[in-house]
Amino acid sequence: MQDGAGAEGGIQLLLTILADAEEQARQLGELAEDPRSRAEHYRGAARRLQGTLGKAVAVAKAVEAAPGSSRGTDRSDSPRSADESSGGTAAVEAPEGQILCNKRRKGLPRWTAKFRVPDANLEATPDDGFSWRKYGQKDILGAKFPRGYYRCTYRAAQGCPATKQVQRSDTDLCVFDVTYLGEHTCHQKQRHAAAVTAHGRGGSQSPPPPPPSHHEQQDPSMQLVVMGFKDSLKVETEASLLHQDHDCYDHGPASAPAAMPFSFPSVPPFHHHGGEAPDNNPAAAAFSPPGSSYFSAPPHHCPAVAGSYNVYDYEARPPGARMGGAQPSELGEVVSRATGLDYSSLYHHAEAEVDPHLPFPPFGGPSPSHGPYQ
DNA sequence: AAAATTTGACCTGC
DNA sequence: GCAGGTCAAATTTT
Repeated sequence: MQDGAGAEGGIQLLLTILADAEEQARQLGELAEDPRSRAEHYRGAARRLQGTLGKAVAVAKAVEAAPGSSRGTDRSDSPRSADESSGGTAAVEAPEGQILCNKRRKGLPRWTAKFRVPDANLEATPDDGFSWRKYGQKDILGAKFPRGYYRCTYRAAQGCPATKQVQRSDTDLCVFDVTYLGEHTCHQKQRHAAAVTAHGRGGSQSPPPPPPSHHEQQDPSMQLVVMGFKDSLKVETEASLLHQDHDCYDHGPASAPAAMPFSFPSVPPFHHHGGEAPDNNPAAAAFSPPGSSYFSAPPHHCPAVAGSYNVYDYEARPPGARMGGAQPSELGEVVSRATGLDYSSLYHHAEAEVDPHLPFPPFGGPSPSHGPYQ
């Protein structure tokens, strides 16, 4: 898993960035056709595109320089992958027909978020704005509650590899640990779905793909959203401190789908810099920091845990887990240096063996290469 | 009827 | 061998 993982991940990262660039180029084109667009719009779009291309170049160089970048040693890591055409871990067909082995779950970017729900009594499930489909549940040793396994609803249709694991905390029924694995490559429109799905069933928070004509997107609150990204690691602490005695105000009866106090990201923590507008960034849209106007209410009924009502932190690697090799972080640093974006921190949050693929929001451009999984 | 969930079995990594 | 993760048939819900 080590060999070439960095390079391979870098290539995937590169592909993602290029897809990103493609989307931005498209936007630029649209701007050009829109008589109302102004010079600054062009400039902004162009700068974004330039930045994205810069990233691509940086990543390409890093991959080029990476030891073992010869790839090809596709780990046929599991015998099962043969029959896994039906599973999400199946190999993915690259455009040229080459097989990008998906390394099972392990190679996927991984990050966690903690969050609280308003009412511990309900089978509340967080809505992060993406549609998930439950595919399994498992009792976990030492945990009181089973862990739920979810995958992107659009996996079959669009080959989206994103999955998440949801586990209710033993100590506080209001708290869930959500581990995200892989990133959305699907086109689903993720909005700030600040709602908890409180009904156990119908469950997996499937926000109706909202018409794009909604208020959100580029109003001031979006800035807050972006800030949420930047400070993602700090948020928990700050929230804890700032809201130490913040009592959860009543949001309403348990019957009401208790609104989530926040939405947490379904893409890896991604640090935007000032220049990157969050437009077209569903991830950003789903990532509302405390205090954002997106919050409908803090939770109640929850005996304090850390005193904060919205805890969404990105778990760094557990102690003992070293970053697999230096490659991912190096890559991150390279990219950071080259682009001003702080990718390195992303890598620090990611799984050890992460192939550092995709710190980016699922822009319009999932590589069409993903074959249907099921 | 289609889509989503449940659940036991199976597979993999440690 | 055990625990965690995934599959897929059966079941339930929409």
